[in-house]
Amino acid sequence: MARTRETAITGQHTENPTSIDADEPWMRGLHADTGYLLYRLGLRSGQLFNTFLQESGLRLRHYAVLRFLAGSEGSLQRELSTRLGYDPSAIVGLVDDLEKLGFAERRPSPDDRRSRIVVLTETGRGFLRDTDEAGQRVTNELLGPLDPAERATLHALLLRAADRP
Amino acid sequence: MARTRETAITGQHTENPTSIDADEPWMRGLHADTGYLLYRLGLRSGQLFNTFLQESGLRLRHYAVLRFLAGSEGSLQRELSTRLGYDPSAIVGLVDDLEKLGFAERRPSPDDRRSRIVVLTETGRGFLRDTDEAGQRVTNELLGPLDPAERATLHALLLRAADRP
DNA sequence: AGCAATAATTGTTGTCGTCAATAGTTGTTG
DNA sequence: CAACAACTATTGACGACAACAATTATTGCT
Repeated sequence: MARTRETAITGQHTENPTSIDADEPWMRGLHADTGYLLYRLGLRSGQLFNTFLQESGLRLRHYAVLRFLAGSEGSLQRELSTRLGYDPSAIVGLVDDLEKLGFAERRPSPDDRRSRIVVLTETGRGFLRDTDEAGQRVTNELLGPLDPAERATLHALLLRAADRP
Repeated sequence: MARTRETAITGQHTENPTSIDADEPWMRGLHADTGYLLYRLGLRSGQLFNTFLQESGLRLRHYAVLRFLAGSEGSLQRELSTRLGYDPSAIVGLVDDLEKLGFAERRPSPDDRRSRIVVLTETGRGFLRDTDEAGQRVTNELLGPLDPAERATLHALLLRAADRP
């Protein structure tokens, strides 16, 4: 087992005279703080999502766009860029691919001839519906040891943390 | 070359004419299921971590290695690879960098002359201690709207989900 | 002794993010 | 209203990096 206490004392790291306790924040080991935990779990989640998306020819970013489009009916590419945090140039390629697959299409904006409105097609909706089940499989895989109630609270908490500009 | 695999889904996604209900699981919008939520939040967390690590010349993966080393005293590179989910070749460069900064060092294994044991130096421990405070700042930024109690439960849940081989 | 398996490393390749530049369009203002 | 600044989508270029394959050195098996 990690007897880190010993090694911490080996050298003279006496700048901090406070007792070296295993409960010290910087000693809490791998899963120290929540931010880091989120990063690790998010990574795993992304990997799982990716592997199951792979057989559809899409990647995670495509899925993110689709999900966003499902939420708001039609959106400017600029909007996609800012809300999803991807570079505008990245959006171009993503929407290209989605269009090629028939999952989304660009429409001219009535107001502004520079803008294009990206809208989810019926095919795209079908894809989302079909993959939703697989997505839940991934979630199950990810949240193995948690019972339904715990999952619900986790979901709610994550939602609160995520739902803000 | 876009490795657009010929979308194995083409025939699937039955366009079932069931009413499009906003409560349908696949319609719940952007933050549909927990796995996806984790992915998005993990991304944000990673970005924040990265920006504050940037001024130290390290990246997120270095930090992950350091954190792992802090937990187990000395570990084979192979172990780092499997536990952290990074490719063995990636570990090489990461440990190189950490060694160059004096945060870790390779030691020969007494048992096996192929293996090297990577061990955290005292300097590395100091770095972790110093950056821990910044890490908590990131966490605060990330979990803004949650009160301490909620953060605690979230942390516990994430820990349960993360702590398994 | 021979041969598969393993640890670390190097090399290669494709992808992603970022930055600059362009074309078309709108808004502003002198 | 004419000139200029700001904005949208797009393209192109470049560096960083991650995933995969190949190499070298060592160990274990039989």
